Amino acid sequence: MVLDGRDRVDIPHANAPAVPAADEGGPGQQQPPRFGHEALAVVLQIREGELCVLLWRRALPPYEGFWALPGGALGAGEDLGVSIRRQLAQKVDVRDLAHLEQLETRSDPERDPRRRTLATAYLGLVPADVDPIVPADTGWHPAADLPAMAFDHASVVRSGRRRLRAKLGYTNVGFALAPPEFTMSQLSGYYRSALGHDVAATNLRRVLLRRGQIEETGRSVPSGRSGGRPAALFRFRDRNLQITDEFAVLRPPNAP
Amino acid sequence: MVLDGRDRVDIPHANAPAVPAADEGGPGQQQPPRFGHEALAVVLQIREGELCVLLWRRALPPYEGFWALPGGALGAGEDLGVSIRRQLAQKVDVRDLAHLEQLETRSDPERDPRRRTLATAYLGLVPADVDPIVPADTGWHPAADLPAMAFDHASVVRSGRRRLRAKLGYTNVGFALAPPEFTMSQLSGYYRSALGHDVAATNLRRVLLRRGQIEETGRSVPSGRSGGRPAALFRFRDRNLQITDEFAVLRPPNAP
DNA sequence: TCAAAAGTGTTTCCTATACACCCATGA
DNA sequence: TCATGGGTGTATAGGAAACACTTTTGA
Repeated sequence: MVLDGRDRVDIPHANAPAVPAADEGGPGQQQPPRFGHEALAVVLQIREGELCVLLWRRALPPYEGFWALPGGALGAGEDLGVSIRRQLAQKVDVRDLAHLEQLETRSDPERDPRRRTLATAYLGLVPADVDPIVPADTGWHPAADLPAMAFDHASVVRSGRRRLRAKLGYTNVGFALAPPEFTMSQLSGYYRSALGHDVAATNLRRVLLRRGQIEETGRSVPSGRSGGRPAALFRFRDRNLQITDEFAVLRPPNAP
Repeated sequence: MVLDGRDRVDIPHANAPAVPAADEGGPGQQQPPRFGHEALAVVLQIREGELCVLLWRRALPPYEGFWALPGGALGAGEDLGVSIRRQLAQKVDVRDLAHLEQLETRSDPERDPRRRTLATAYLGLVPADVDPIVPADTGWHPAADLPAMAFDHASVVRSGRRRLRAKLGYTNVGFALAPPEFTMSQLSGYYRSALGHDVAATNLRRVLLRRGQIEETGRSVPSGRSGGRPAALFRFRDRNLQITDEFAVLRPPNAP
């Protein structure tokens, strides 16, 4: 069916937008508007069996006393990834971030009451075995039970949690939550904390082994005071993000 | 294990970044830098059995004669979603866009040789039954075989294709590729074009019915010249994005 | 020898693909 | 009645969850 164009916006030269574009260079033209831009990070870590997010407490208005995501203004010569790494180095040692990926960009004109600022959020993950030194105004909060948050940061944290939960299902992101070596019951604890529901260690082991995500180190951990069989130590085979379950459905037909 | 902070960046008041932040409001402070920002769209449609992307040909340098994604500068009072819809209204009637979602933000300082410009890309989908009127310098190109592209736009198109392919597997995005009513062989053709591999109509039908994505309209289409049984017409039950296969793996245990 | 924790074997379930076969229509 | 394409029935495969059972340790 081909529409006839009735009721259609039909501008003869459509590449000349109402607001002057950054596209048509030439003398005497109007410059496009410029905006403040900041990088934010949802830094997640599992601490004492709970998924936590790194926040700092604002000392000045607006949102004085509210909690905010770490981050800040994009610098002149840097891209967003470099910027958020630089800024996190001031709160979490960069080397502690096992994974970092872009989440989304927020652009509501009213999101910052002072001046128009766009924010690009990143998701960062810190393995459970490190405890980065953070400034006095900064701390870890349960991601499921956020304090009063500044700006639109509460919803950005929810985006980050959703992204992590989804990716645990079809990638090897687990490597960024777990220490370099771990027992299966530890790992199932991390999964439980991140997913918010029970994960049976026995099944998790088989799923991740089958997918080739983890392997045995050959070593094991002595059993605790209360006895029990010593647990084998595992590691992730690759500590970079890999999609391990690409064709969960709608996979291509078998070659004949 | 708790790290001791050796070799660690440890700045006393970490919330005062090297580049002045947009956060600490106060008199006499330095303003954070501002940047050009544009919204771009990867608008995809299946045309004659091929996944195509809407591009326009640049008439001026830089990249004169190269093909670019539609879009342009973010306006002062609008957010990115409003902006890209406004700009697309000049190329594709907004009502023809059955789905629009944010893809990613590109921020390489060198991505535009003229001036620093960030770009937030969107993925837009046009159902196969409409043929929007587009300006003379604008046209549809096979997404798998792109012409010479300006800026970083070729890689943005690849992002859009990847996103669409992935979402066809666990959401009902198909509604945005298909017309309001369709036969199963038509629909499997759209899936084949978007995924790049064969999709058996008979299985697609059962999968999408089980997931509750599609339903029979009750009507059917008369068979063509060459005979054959008339095909039943289906429709998507919901023309908004729904995740229909959330717990493909690692789903929560059954309630006891 | 018993409790505790880890690990294995096995069953069941569910989903999706493959494929043979049946159905409805036009010429 | 036959070719053509749509639709159904059914077999098969694979992954994952559930659960009983075995193994290995400390006390």
